[in-house]
Amino acid sequence: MTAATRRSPGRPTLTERRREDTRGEVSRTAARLFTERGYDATTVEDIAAASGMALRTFYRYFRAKEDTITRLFGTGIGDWVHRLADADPGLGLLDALRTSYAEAVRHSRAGEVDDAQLRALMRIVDGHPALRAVWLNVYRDSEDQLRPAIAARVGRDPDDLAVRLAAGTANTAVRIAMERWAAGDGPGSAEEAVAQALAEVAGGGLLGEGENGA
Amino acid sequence: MTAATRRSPGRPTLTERRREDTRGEVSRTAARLFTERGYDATTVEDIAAASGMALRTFYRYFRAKEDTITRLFGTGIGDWVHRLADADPGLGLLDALRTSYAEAVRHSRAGEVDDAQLRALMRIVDGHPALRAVWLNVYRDSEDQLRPAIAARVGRDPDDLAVRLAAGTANTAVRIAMERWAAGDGPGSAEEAVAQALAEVAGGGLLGEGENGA
DNA sequence: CGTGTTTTTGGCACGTTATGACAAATATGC
DNA sequence: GCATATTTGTCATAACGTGCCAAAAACACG
Repeated sequence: MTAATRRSPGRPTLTERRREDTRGEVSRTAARLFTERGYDATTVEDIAAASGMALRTFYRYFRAKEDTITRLFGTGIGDWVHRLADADPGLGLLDALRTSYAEAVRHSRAGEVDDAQLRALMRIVDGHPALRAVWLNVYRDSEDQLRPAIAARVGRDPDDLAVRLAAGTANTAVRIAMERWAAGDGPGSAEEAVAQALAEVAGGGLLGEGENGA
Repeated sequence: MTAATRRSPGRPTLTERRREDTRGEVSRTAARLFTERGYDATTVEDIAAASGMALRTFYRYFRAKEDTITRLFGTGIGDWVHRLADADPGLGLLDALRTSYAEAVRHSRAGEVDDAQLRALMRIVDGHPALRAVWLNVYRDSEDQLRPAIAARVGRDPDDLAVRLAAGTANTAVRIAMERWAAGDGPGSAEEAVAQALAEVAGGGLLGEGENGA
């Protein structure tokens, strides 16, 4: 496949798409095993066997055991950034973040994982350092992905402190909303929880109330 | 030591303090090895040997290899929370956060790690998932520690969404400032970088500018 | 002191994670 | 079909982290 590697530029190869599908399958399998037996009680061999592959092959798809759930936690975030770039330029930054997030979740996460599964998975995160790390890492990555989109929107450099802080704040709000939603028993959807948090941030929050000294 | 265990309540035992000292020593030793040889090239046995203890003993002080640097990253944060609770009640929340952080860093971090070492350590974090996880975890923990202090200050419940978001936002600002400081080559101190970030947040930031739709 | 007790430390074995190297199987080209 | 890449599996291996039990050290008490 030296000369035949020529393909339409920028588009994922067929093998690459199959690879992604496989990753998705293994991810869901791993998540199921984790929620059923617990994280530590599930060995990589278990995941590999349940996925119909050898242990060594598993490690060709995932760097580590905990990486299996990265895509589950991060589903929709990449889409969020993408939609943010295309959002109505007339919107304020926070409104753009809100609407694009709502769109992303509704369209992208649908089909990959449903709310119940995600909640079950998120609930086993606490106490498992490796899983917690994955969760935090997903949102830390999201922060970096948001920066260019925000920068383009406000006409600033992606490295500017203000841009970094805006990305960090919006992103943290989403994370906190998700954590709160996962921990609680409320019937509301994850999307609603995020919308509420972003609205609170839009209102200035507690930090914006103390402009006056006393 | 059944009857002799009686000690002044709430104060750390002598053995507990010695234990903490040992942890500090091992932490600094590990950090030195990590920055010298790299993280992967440093085995736990290396750290144990350099610390004058057996491998098995190391694991009685630290859960995992990467935990050695937790205290280095988190130094001062516990103090931040403590000082926040004692800060002038007349101050606005963000001003209280700023002043208490400045105090904490100046008093608490002095002696444990200097800025140069911290910067060197932080620079090897990227690319090492385990170290990155520690870094993020430290700040995630900080978020939870901040909540009660903030809640007490504003007369709210620590579980309130607004309190969570305030803690998350302030905390994220500190983290971003530290990351930015570590990545750059500027001569400024970490403390200055954090002060700048918190000031930006106090001003509302980019997220506060778009109240109007168009 | 010396002795008995408790805690800390060390050695050992073990299962698991993760990776390099090479062979077998499979897919893809002509 | 056949030749060639690519993927997958097997094996070996190093490091991580923990349970278990014995040696050593710290400690209380007479």
